[in-house]
Amino acid sequence: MTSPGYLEGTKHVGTEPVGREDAEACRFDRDPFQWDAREDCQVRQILDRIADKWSLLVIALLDEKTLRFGELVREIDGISKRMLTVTLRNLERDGLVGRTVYPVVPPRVEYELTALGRTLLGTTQALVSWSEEHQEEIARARQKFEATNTAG
Amino acid sequence: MTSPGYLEGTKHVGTEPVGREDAEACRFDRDPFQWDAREDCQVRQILDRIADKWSLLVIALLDEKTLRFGELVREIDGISKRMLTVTLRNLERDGLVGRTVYPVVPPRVEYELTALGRTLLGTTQALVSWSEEHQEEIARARQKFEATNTAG
DNA sequence: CTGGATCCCTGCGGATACTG
DNA sequence: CAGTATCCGCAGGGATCCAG
Repeated sequence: MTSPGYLEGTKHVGTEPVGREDAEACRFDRDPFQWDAREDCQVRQILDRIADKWSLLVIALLDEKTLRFGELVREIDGISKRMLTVTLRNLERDGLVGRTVYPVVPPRVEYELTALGRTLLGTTQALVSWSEEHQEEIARARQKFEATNTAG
Repeated sequence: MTSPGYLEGTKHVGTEPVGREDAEACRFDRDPFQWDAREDCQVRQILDRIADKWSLLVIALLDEKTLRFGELVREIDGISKRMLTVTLRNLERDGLVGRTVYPVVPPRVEYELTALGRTLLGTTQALVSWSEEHQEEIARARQKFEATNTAG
């Protein structure tokens, strides 16, 4: 066993070599809405990936900036080395980030967004913008909800 | 204890009555990038919510359509009643969906997007669109990655 | 410095049985 | 129909030690 458990087989059910499952195993069989129902499962898988708690942050930090592993750890700060490794691997695997290893004495590895990753950037920022714009509104809604619940 | 464990206290760490934690307890202390660093934590919490595996689907299904609980269960199909309840509660709590109870003999409860929820719709669809447009590209990247890994 | 390997706790989320 | 209460498996993810 040369591969770590968390990088192969153990986790990420929807991440396994799905190849191009022909959407037949897909559980979404409802009538087509605005998106094609079959596409939806794929979407969820991709979405699960990019929204897996760290990916978006990594992508955001990598915006037009090449960063080293250690820099990312320090920038994100809340992340552990393990999760950064896993996240980076997933993003690399999906072709969203590129990994460059410099064969120097103290290992130097740099990560950067690929063209594909850069296209995602705009979308994620839209999501971020929305969150920023509406966070107060949401906070108020929560308090209201809590109040209603507590008072009840 | 009148509240079920999964609706209060047991789960959703970032969901607890955060109120408006003044971003001081926030672990993002890095220099401001394109987003204000302090905002980022809030963003992550909101993002964790709307991307929690089911929320996006629910929001999408609720697009300009009022649906009943059972309808949602059947539409999403992969979801359990428990998770739909939890998801719906969270969305309601955040003011993204509205809940209407009709006091009739067979209980009838309808869910609909609020104005706030509707604003999110566009953003989520952008994400979905991106996923749709690039899913093949990603699939190819994965295969390539796998091949490189396997062949190595 | 850049990870890989392990241990282990926690919470997400599914299944099921029970109510009003 | 619309939840509610519980039990429980499993993946997510942190801490730590180890290696090149």
